[in-house]
Amino acid sequence: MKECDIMSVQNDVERCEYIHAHDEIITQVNQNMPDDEILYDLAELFKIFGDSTRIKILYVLFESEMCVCDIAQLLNMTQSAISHQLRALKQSKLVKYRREGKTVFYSLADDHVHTIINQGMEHLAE
Amino acid sequence: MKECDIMSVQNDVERCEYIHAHDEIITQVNQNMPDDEILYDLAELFKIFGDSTRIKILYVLFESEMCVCDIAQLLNMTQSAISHQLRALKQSKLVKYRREGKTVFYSLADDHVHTIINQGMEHLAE
DNA sequence: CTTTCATATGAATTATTGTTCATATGTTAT
DNA sequence: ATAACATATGAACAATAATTCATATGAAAG
Repeated sequence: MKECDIMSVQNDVERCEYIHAHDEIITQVNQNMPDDEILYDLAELFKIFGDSTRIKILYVLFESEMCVCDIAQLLNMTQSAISHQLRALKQSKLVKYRREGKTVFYSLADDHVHTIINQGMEHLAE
Repeated sequence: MKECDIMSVQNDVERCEYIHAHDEIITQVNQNMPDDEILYDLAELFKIFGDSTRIKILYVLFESEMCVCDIAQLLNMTQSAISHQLRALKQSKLVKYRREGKTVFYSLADDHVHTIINQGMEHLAE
C-alpha cells in the first residue's frame, strides 16, 4: 500500500488515504487501458445498442434486408423515427444500404452485430 | 408485394402503399423477434456499456478486483461518481463485490463482459 | 416539368442520464 | 459511545438523446 502516483494528471479529486492496488496492478491497468479516444468510441458504439428501437431494427434485419417503410410497419413506428435510427446505425457501420429506385434497402454490415447481441442475450439468460 | 397485415395491433402510423417484404419473411421476423420486454432489457444492458466511465471501470477490473477508492483514483474521478456507476454495473450483474472491513472490492461478474467489449473493439478496428 | 412516392433531415419538444453536492450508512478503532 | 474512514444514495443540475412535425431531397412515372 502506498500513496497514489498513478495518473500523469493529478487533479483536485478527493481520494482515500491509502490505495489497495499494488504497483504491479496499477502498471498493468495503465498499460492495458486503451486511449481515452478509443474508449469513448467504444462507448458510443454500445450506446447504439442501448435503445430498444434500434435493437428491434437489428433483429428485423437478422431475417432479411428491408426497406425503411417495411421496418416502420413491422415495428409500428413512423418512417421518420426509423429513418433517424437507421442513420445512427449507418454512422456506426452496423448496417449498410443499397438504393433500388425510390426505395432504400438496409441490411446488417457485419457479423459483430450478431455476436454482440447474442452475448447480451446470454448474459440476460443467466 | 401485398398490403400490410403484419402486426396484431394496427395503429394509425403512416405507411407506404406497398410492403416489399414477403409473407415468409414477415412470419420469420415475428417468430424470431423476442418479446418486447426482453428486447427492452437487452437495450438496458447495452446502455450500461454505453458510457465511457463505465467502460473504463470494466477495463480496470479486467486486471484485478479493486475497491471503489482505487478506481476513483485510477480514473481521476470522485468516489461518488464511481459509486453511482458501480451501482449500475452491479444492477446489471456485470460486476460483483465482496466486503472486507470498510472497503468493498469489485470484480467482473462473468466472461460476457470480455466477449462483448472485445467484439465492440473488433468492430471499431474494421 | 410536374406529380407522386420513399426516404432524409433540421428544429423543437420531451425524456433520460451522468455528475455533483450534501448527507446517510456501515465498519473499525479508540 | 465517539471519531474516522470507505462507500452509498437522494436531490438538483447539466448534458444527451429519442420522437414528432414540417419540410427537403431524390427517383420514377405521367
